[in-house]
Amino acid sequence: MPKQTFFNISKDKRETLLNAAQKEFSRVQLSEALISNIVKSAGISRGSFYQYFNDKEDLYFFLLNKYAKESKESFISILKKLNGDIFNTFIEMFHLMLKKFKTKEHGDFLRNAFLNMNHKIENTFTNGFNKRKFSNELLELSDLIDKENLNIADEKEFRHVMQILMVITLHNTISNFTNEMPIKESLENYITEIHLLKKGLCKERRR
Amino acid sequence: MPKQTFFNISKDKRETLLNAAQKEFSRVQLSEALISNIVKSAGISRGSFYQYFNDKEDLYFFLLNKYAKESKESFISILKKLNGDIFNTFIEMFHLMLKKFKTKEHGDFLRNAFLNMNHKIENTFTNGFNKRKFSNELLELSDLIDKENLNIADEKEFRHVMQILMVITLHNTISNFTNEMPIKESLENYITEIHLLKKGLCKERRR
DNA sequence: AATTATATATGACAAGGTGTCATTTGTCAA
DNA sequence: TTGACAAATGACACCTTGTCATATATAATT
Repeated sequence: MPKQTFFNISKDKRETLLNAAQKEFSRVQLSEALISNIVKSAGISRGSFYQYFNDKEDLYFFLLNKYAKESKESFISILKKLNGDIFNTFIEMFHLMLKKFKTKEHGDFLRNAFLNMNHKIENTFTNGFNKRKFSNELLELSDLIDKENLNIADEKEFRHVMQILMVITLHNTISNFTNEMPIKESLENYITEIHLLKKGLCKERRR
Repeated sequence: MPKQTFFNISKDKRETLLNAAQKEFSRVQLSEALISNIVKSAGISRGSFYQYFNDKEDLYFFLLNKYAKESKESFISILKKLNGDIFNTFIEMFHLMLKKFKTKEHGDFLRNAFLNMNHKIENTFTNGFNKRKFSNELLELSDLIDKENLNIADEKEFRHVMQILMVITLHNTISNFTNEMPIKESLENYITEIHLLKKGLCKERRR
């Protein structure tokens, strides 16, 4: 987390700095980003940077968290709109993300994040989903989800279902970048996979 | 790919260098690894390094490819042993990998690779699986797999099934690290997910 | 208002990494 | 022996990082 100093400075200055960071992290991925570029672009001294943050990553994950938070809010709002239909919620969310990636303001930043998705970045987005126990976030979601049609025996299986959907969704998002597919094709592929997940990969219901 | 020069030097020298690289990439992940450490540890001059490789990544992916190749061979051999049962093959493979991660010689290297898995590293391992068309590798596998019990309508769905299994498997592997779970627990979680995938996430068979 | 205490800003600096290149050393064939 | 080519070297210029002593601004106190 940024240091207290960062939250003490004026909102203007803070936003200038965040914009500079966003610009740098849109240029290249985290590991290639240069503090010196951010500092230059924000018009602050090198020393100041270290008065606000511990390091590059400190700043990066602060920014990324804002994106993640927005995403989670979108997700919940879609889920409500679709009356708890988790599958279609994921599909609509997937579509929404692909469209967001095309925008000029966020596209490159997210692109770099997803192209270099690792467990830490993933966790920022899926925070709480893949933990062993129920997190608050998952708990909040859980109540909104219609479990009638879910083929689950207990709560543990429910968590795994959510995790599976999450992972497959993330992976399809990344594929959209790496294969440079048009949105339509990505969406088709994704829906195919969701369909497969729903109906099961195995022919026999009981074996 | 390494330059021709690298393949011209003596096998001894080559192996010394690869060992030095392995050591450094076991210490930290790719982006934090230092050429200067590799060079020092291998006892060659800085200039020589650049006579063999274009950069750090050139060397890294050469090494990683060797691991990936071994994995693929293991996979095929297990698949044959299990008469094309793809689900149990994945489970046995998963188990095998977890055990390999515990070994002293490969553990740290693989750990760093998986903890920082991105699409490029992933692609080294799953190479050919997630492409739009049938790759040679997938084609070779395809013949070995018993499709009788697979709930697939066509070849396209088959590719997606393979991709789903791959992605879920990778993710569970990474979880094993990040959550520092004992092998037994990881395996249980994984099997739960495979089971869910097989039977389908949705209750109704036809909707 | 003057003084003191505290918070913030600065940029020079040492340490250390990178990739290059002119030069040296080694090898092999004529 | 000589010449041609391949491989090895390490000094070098350039760059980034994180720190720290110092300077400046802001708030608090008398």
